[in-house]
Amino acid sequence: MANSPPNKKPSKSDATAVPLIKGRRATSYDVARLAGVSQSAVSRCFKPGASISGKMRERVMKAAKELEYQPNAIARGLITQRSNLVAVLVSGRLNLYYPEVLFKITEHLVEAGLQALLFTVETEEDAEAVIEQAWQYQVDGVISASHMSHTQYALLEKRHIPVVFFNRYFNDHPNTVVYCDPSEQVKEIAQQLKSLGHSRAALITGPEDNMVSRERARMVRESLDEIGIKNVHEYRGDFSYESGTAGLQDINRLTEDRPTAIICVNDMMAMGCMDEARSVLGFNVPKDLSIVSFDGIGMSQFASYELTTIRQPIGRMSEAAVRMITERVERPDQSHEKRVFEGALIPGGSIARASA
Amino acid sequence: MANSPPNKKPSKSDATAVPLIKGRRATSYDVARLAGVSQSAVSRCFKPGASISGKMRERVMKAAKELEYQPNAIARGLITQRSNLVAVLVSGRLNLYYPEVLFKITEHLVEAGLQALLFTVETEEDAEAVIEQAWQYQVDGVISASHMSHTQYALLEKRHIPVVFFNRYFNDHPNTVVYCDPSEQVKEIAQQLKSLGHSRAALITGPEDNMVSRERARMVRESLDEIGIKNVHEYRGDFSYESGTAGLQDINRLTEDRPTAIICVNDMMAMGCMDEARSVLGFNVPKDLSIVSFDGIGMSQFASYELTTIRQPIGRMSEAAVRMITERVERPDQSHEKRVFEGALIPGGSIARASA
DNA sequence: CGGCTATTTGCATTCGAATGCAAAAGTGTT
DNA sequence: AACACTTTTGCATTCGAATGCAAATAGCCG
Repeated sequence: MANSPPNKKPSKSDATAVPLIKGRRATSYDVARLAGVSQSAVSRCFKPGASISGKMRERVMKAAKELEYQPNAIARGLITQRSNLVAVLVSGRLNLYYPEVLFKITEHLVEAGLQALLFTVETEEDAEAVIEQAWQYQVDGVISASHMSHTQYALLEKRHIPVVFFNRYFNDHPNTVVYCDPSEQVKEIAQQLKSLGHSRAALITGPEDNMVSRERARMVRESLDEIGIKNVHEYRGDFSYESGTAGLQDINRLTEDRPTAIICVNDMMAMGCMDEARSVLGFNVPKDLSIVSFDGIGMSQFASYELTTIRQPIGRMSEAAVRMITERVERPDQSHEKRVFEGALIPGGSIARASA
Repeated sequence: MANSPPNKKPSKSDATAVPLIKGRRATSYDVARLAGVSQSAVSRCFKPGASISGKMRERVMKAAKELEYQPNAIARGLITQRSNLVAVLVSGRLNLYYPEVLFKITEHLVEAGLQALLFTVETEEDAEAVIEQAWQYQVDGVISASHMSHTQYALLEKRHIPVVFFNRYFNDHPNTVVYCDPSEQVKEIAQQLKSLGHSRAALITGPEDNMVSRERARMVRESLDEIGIKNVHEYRGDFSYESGTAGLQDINRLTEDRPTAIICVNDMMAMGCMDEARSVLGFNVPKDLSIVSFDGIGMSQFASYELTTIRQPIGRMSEAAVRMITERVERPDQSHEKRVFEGALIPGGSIARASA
């Protein structure tokens, strides 16, 4: 079947005609030899839009199929200066509380012909190391849903690696960002609390260095202040369930002006809070205590919780992040863009009229 | 500061002396030129254990630092035939219910000097495509925590790509596997149920094509049979919370011999089950209905649930998976190995004496 | 200091695909 | 059939680091 081999000078890989002997995979040269064409022809067959005749394509493809040839993405990356790899930086927290983010991002990257190179970032030093790793792997871009310092971002910029921030950004620096702005919903919730007769509230925040927490806390403070709720007690948590329970314990120690409503900057802490209130302190939520939070993760709507919360449109945000990174990879010099999604208030059932 | 350039014949990359002009990153040649040594010397400096003198190393490293040189992992991969990439295959389910698996695997891979190339696999065709992608990227190995057919596995074997299966394996084929065997704990739970007076039980399984579900269900059936509980009603769920609620509804429709205990093959369904029992049907769990399950995910121990469940040692399993893939990458021809971890019974509070 | 063995260093080639350029083949017109 | 013109093909080089081998240097001993 195979065309007789051309009488060229022996090309570099002519050690054997047997396909896939141990450890040896077919290269474009092997395919070329089998099809009786040049290596460039093979290369062009696998490059969409390249100049190639139908006859040739057919011949090459047949040989390629026979040898189970697939282009070597590593070699391609070397010559084209495009790895088609995107570094995805996540923290343990994000992954634990928002597993779907990572999943969605990966799916959309693949749709866009890119691969997700996953990195976990817990500390500042991690970020440092991760950026070096990503640089070594010639990633075409970075989607960062974890901590990153100014210095580190500056390093990436200097190296011309486009970065898309997921739910975090720098105010004093142009950058490409997708995030969720829940300010309207926060105001709405504040109004609801007011009309339900609440006049004292507490706030459970996340880590101080976390921007999402800081921003949400700021909005809550402002909105509560606007409706006349002052002296909001604050407890600093760490986004975890346990810190929610601890937060409630802390709030419960207040001897006077006990809050009738608690706002948690994420659902996980709200769940801890709610469980602690019900199981340990014997409160009835929402009758004795209203709880509201942020995120709208799946389990916040489980029957045990049914949190009143502000959801982030994670699916759309993930898609946007991928779209933005591909755009920046294609056109690195275009100006930065912020894509801001509104939150969505999920009514839930964790708030009620303030108790006397 | 820099040593004067050597009077060699111009090497390939001598276009400019300016480091990092737009889009241009320093290569080993640039470093070599700046340090006044050969490219091979630079290469050797970055290869641990290579033959290099201290003086030379110092000189090269200084130049490398000045140019912010980091070896190009893509180019290295091409010549060494080692990409240091490991494909990690996960399904949406796993990621949603076990986010820490992915996280831990990634962390351990990085410790081992490898990078995680993340792939999401939902369907059989996904797996097909993913395997081709992984092959194109020359991954050194695959950790599969998602579905994979015999054919697909055979393909990977033929291509000499080592595979480690996470919580799934083929009986009729040698393969490298890490999984959790909860059979002892299942027996223990069966005994407990018996001594608590339960004589009728129901089982909520996962999808039929899922091995974890099949195995767990099989163990449950056997153990229940052993203690004399027959005619176990079964409902086929899909691991989700919703299918847990649906499962309970189904079981509740039974008109006679209503079960007093329900075994769910994962925590998520057990939570759905429990919520449905309490919130919708008004049952008291565990007094009116005992519920046990598998996995031992973090939220199964939240105060609202406190499931009696069989935990998998995810941390150790993830570490083992990584260790095994690195071993197989180093020595592809060594024989296969199964690493089986015991489950751990978490007492919880979701079982009690059978109601009358 | 000569001679002899270790250790370093450099040279040249290699990995596999992409691509600019020139040569070759095909198409159409008169 | 000759010409111009387009399309297809092949040649040769390139990307950046690793490495076998030979040359150069260092270290050691008498």
